[in-house]
Amino acid sequence: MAKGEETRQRIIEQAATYLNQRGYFSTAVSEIMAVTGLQKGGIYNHFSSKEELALEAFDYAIELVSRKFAEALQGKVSAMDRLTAVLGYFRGYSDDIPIPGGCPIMNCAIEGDDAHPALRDKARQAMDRFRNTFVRIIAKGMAQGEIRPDINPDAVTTFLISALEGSVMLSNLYKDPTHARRVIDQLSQYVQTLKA
Amino acid sequence: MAKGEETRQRIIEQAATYLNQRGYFSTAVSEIMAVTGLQKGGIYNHFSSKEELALEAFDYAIELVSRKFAEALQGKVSAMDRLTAVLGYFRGYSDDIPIPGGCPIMNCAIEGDDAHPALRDKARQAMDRFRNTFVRIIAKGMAQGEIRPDINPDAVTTFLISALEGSVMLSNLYKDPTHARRVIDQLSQYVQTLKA
DNA sequence: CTTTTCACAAACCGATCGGTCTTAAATGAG
DNA sequence: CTCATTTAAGACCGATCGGTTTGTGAAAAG
Repeated sequence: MAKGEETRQRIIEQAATYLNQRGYFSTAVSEIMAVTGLQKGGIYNHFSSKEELALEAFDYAIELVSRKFAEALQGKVSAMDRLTAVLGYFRGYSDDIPIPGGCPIMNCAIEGDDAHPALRDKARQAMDRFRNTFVRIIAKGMAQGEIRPDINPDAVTTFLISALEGSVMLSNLYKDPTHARRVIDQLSQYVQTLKA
Repeated sequence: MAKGEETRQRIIEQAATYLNQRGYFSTAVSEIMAVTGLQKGGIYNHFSSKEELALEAFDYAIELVSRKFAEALQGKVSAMDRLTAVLGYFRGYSDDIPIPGGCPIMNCAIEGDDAHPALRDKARQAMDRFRNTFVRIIAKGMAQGEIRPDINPDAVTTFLISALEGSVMLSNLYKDPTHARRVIDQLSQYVQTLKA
């Protein structure tokens, strides 16, 4: 019972890294065969379709990112500490990448948009969870008088995530983490203005 | 001589709209046939390969965006007026879209990254031009004492573009321009802080 | 050790891929 | 109106696509 499950998991992990760089839908099964070292039979023994594998690989990619994200937040209690930790996570992004190929959510949002509804829905759900983490931190900070009461947590979250996602895209496009660092520096100042 | 060139241009225009939504490389020739109403012979009479068509379609998409961008800047002289006009352009983005499917540069940056070097290079070049527009506005504003002398035009540009691109991605993902509007509101405030 | 189950390779399938080529119709110059 | 040129249809090509089936060696259960 163990062997099969192990192989299945290995396929997901190896495919996730590859698909996040080359496209979740636009990658051919033959490429996944090369990456995993398995033949078709070996892959289709564990997955009923390429789509199933792709979607599970996306879930795994999100899990990797979420895990590192949670690590960064660990032990940080106050809202300002938590927001600072989030920015710190992105600042270290270039050295300690959870998965190569940029943000899986953004990749799927772009690839899935208007073409692969299942992928777009998954991207939306993942983004919802990502957003909620931010909104909760900010709302809690407001409730405890730590953050200015005149701001809208949703609007601030949208702003932060937009800038962060955009900076990941630029860093990947230019293969240069400078862009990300600049954005994070600006956002650090911005976050300070949220203090009560 | 006219007829052929006309058809060729029509193919580019129709393909550009389609490819920007469905992917520049991952779209099949058969889909372009359906969109244009032409058979293979009709298409390959004007382009030597799918790649050539895709890259020209990207150029056309960029041209559409640039044109609207230039329109928004027309008549605006001072740096603050020009920056405000840029944000105004993005604010109206949801009503008056130059091309459906989001920002062509971002789409190509994501799709081309690690998979299609030619596409990634084109995305980089287009982004360079886009960035330069911003940098020039800011640098000129600094030279004329209109903008604070202690800022870095490159860093500010990176920040503005990151936030704007991220907001376009979010608006497309959620099919809801609210996200873009929120980001632009925040950026409007930010731009005010750049005043000398 | 025997038997049964499982994992995987490899051959195979029809469909579709990007691209070519032939041919007939539309076009435009003289 | 004629005739050379251009345009585009559509049959055709080998390669590759996602997926299935079959056979076999290895693992696990008794």
